[in-house]
Amino acid sequence: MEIATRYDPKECEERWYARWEESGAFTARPDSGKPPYTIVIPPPNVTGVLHSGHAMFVTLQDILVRWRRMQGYDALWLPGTDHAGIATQMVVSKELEKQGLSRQALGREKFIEKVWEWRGEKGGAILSQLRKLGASCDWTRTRFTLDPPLSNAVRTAFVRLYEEGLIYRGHYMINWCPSCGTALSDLEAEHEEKQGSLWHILYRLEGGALDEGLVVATTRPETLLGDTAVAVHPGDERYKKWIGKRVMVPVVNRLVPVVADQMIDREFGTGAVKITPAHDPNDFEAGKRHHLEEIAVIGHDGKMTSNAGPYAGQDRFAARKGIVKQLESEGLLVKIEPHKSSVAHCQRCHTIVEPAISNQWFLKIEPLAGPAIKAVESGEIKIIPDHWRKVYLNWMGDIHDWCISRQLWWGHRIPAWYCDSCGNGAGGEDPQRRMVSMKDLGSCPYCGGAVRRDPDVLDTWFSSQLWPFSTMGWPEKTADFERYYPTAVMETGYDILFFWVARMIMAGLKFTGKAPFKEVFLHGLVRDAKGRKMSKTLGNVVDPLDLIEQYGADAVRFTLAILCVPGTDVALDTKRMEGYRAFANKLWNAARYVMMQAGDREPEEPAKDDLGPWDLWILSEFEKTARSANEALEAFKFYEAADLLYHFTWHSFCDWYLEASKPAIQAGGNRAAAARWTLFKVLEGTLRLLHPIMPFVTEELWQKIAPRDGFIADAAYPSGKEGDYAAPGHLAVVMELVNKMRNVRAERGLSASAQLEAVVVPADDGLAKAVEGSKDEIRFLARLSSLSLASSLPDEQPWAKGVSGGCRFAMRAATAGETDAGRERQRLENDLKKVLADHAKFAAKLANPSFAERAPAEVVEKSRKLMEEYAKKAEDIRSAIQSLKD
RNA sequence: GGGCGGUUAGCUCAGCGGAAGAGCGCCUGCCUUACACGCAGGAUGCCACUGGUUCAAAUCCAGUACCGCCCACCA
Repeated sequence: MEIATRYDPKECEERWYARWEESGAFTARPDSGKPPYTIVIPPPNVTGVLHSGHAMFVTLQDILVRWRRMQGYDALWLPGTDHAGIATQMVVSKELEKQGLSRQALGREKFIEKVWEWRGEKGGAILSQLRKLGASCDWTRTRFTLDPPLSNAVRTAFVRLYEEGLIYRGHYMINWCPSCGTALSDLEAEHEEKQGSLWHILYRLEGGALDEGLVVATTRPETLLGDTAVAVHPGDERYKKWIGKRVMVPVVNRLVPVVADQMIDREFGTGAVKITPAHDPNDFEAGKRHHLEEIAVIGHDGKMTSNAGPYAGQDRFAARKGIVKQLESEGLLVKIEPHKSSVAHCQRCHTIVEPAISNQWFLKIEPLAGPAIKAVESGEIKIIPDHWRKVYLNWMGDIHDWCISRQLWWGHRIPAWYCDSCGNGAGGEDPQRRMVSMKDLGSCPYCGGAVRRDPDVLDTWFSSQLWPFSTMGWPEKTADFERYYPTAVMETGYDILFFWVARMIMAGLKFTGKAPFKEVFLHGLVRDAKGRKMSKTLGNVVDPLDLIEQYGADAVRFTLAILCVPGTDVALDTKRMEGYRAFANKLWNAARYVMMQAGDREPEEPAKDDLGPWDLWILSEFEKTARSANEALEAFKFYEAADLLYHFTWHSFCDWYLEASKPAIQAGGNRAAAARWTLFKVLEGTLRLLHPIMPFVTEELWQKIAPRDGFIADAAYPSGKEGDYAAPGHLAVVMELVNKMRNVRAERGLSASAQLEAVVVPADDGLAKAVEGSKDEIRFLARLSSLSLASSLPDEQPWAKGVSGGCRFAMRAATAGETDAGRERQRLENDLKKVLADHAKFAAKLANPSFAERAPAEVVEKSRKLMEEYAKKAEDIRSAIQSLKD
C-alpha cells in the first residue's frame, strides 16, 4: 500500500470527527453495564470564540474522557454553554449599536428577543470549534444555562434558599459599575494598585479661627461633598479635645461632628478621617455605628448628583479636579502626598467601580461555606495540585455574603414580586409575607392588588454553581442524575476557583447532599512563549484555530498536554508545537515502515521462543511505558504521560527497535516473522496509548494498519499489567557498545557509509553470548562490515580501541584508513578521567563507616556495584591505552 | 495587611532525600532503501544565597535576596 511520506492532519481530522460523532461513539450509554465516569464541561460563554484557555481544558478533559472510555468506563463528557449575563448583554448591545439600535430604545422584551436571535445564529460557533480539537463530548446531552429545565433548577434553588432565609434583600453598600449599570459581586471587582495622591484638607473648627481645624487625609476628595462626620481614634491624644466638637466640610460648608472610632489608624495620614457613609464601605459601617446621615453625591451613572451643589452633573473625576482646585484657592489644601492605593475595576469593562448603597439581593454564605470547607478538609473532595487546597480553605474561611442581583436584562429573572397597594413584597415591611414564588404571581396574594416583578436578574455564576446537577435534570430525579451525578472530576483553570469551583461545592452539598465531584484538577493559565499573559494590547494572543490549521489538532493537543505541569502556568511556544507536529509525522512514518514489512493486517503471532532479544526488549519496554502512562494519568500528570509516550515512541521504538528489526527481517525465516509481529504489535499498542492525546493521527493509522470494525476510540487502553515480557539481560551493554562504536566513527569523521571492521572482547561468557546473539544488529546499527569476537584485542595498528561497559573493542576501516593515535589517546584519557572521578565519588562514600551502617542495604549494594563497575571500566581503558602504546 | 508560588543548561521548564534531566537553541558529521517535520554524535550546570537536619541534600527545615500570583473595606 502506498501512503504519503508526510502526515496531513487536514485530510483526516474532519473525516474522523464526523464519523465518530455520527456513529454515536461519544454518547454515554446508561444501559452499557459499564461503570459511569462523568465530567461536565466548564461551559464557555455563548458569545465566546475559542481561545487558548478553552483549548487547554478541552485537551485535558478529552484526554481523561477518552482514556477512561478506553479503560471500559461509560464515559459522559457533558457539553454546553453559559448565557454569561453581562458579557453577552455587552456584546449584543455593541452589535445593535452598529446597526444604529440601542438597548434602551428597544426595551427589555425586544432586546431579549434580539439576544436569543443572536445566540441562535452565533451561539453554536464555540461548540463546533471544540469539535475541531477533537472533543469527544456527548453532544446529544448539550445544555444551555437558560434551557427551561436549567432555569427551573435556578428558580428552585433561589426559592429554597429564600425560604430558608439564606437569600435576603437589603440596603447595603455594594460594588457598582457605572458603565455596565449594575451591581457586581466582590469577585467581579478587580483590584489594581495605582499611583495616586493623598490630599490633606483642612476642615475648620466651628466658630474657630480661619486656620484652626482638623486636617484630614483622603484619596477621594470628591466624596467630601457627602461627608457627615470626621473620625479620630478614641485614644489619640492629639485629637481627644476635638471629639464632640463640630467642623465644617469645605465646599458645601456643612457642619459635621468629630466622632471617635476604633477603626481609625492613628499612623495613617493625619490620623483624622473624613466619613462619607454613602461612598465608602468603611465609612458606611462607621455611619451606622454613629447614626450618620448617608448623602449620596455620586449617582449610579458616575456623575455627581444634585447633592453635589455646584458640581452636580459633572463626571466624578472631573469633579475631583474641580474640588481640588477650589480647595487650593480657598487655602484649605494643606498638602498633596503621593500615595499608592488599590482601585477596584469592573471585570467586564474595566471601569472604576463605585462603592454605592443600593437595594440588592444577597446570599448568606456562612452556612454554606461550613460544609464546603469540611468536604475539602476531610478529603471527600481532593484538590490538585495540593497548594490550591490551601488557597481554597483560606478564601472560604473569610468569605462574605454574595450579592447575586444584577441590573441587567439577560439572565434568570429573580422570582420576586412587589405589591404597590399593600406594600408587601420580598423583604418588605412584613417579612412573613413572602412574595418569592415558584409560580409567577398575577396579583397580590394578600390584598389582590396589582404586583410588579423584580426587574433584576441573577448573577451568571448563580446558575453556574448548579451546573453539575442542573445539566442532569435536577431537581427532577432523572435517570441521568441518578447515574452520572456526582461527577468524577472537575477540571478547569485556577482563575475560576472562587467564582465557580467553590460555589459549585457549596451548592452541590446544599442541594444534592453530595459533593458534586470527587477531584478538582486546576490547570495553569496559558501564556505566551515568554510566560507573559496573552493580551490584545501586547499582541501576543494566539488563536488555537490558527494553530490547528498550521500544526494539526494532534500537535496542538500534545503540546498543551506536555506543557501542563500541575501548579505552573503554561508558556505556549510554537517552536515546541513544531516539534510535536514532527512527532505526529514520526509516528506516521513508523507506521509506514511497519506496513511495508507487515502488510496491512496483523501478522500471525510467532512461537514465544522465536522472539529475539530485541523483540523481547521492546515488548517489555512497551508494557513498562503503558503502566507508567496509566499511573501518570491517574495522578493528572499529563506532562509525564506525554513525555513518557514521546520518548518511548521516538527513541525506544523508532531509534532502536525499528533499526534493529531490519537485519532480523533481512535474515528471513522465524526471526523475520517474530520481528514483523513485534513491529505490528508494539505499533498498534502505541497507537492506543497515544490515542487520548492524539486522537486523529492514531485513529487514521490504526485503521490503516489492519482492517477494523470499530474505532480506536473504543479499543482497550493498554494497562501494561500483563507482564508477559521481560527484557533480556545484557542488551543494555550491547546498546552501549553500539553507542561507543558510533562515537569512534564520529570522532574520526568517518562517514556512515564507510564500512568498518570490528573485534569485540567481552568480559565474560554472558556478555559474549549477548554480543553473539545480536551480532547482526550490532553490525547494522554501528555500520560494520564485519564483527568478530576474540579473547584479546589485536595488537597491530591501525586499530582504534574503545571500551564500553563490559566489552573492549577495536575497529578499523576495512579499506585502508588510518588511525590518529594521538586523538584516540586523548579520548581514552578523557574517558578515564571521568570514570576515575565517578569511582572516587563512590569509593569515598563507601569508605565512610556510617554510610554502610545507616544507609539501606540496597543503596549500599548499588553504590558498591557502581564503584566496581567504574573500577573495571578504568582498568579496561588503561589497558586500551597501554595497547595503544605498544 | 493576609495567603500561595517560583529561583536547576542560552531559552521554557521537569526532577523534590541516594550516579544532574527534557524540548528548543548551539556545534560536528550524514540525503544510511519509514521519516531532512529526518539520522548519528557532541558541548553546556558553585541546581539563587546563608545556615541547619542527615551516613547522604537540587531535593527536608530556618533565614536572606530577588521575581510572580491571589485575597483584603488602610481612608
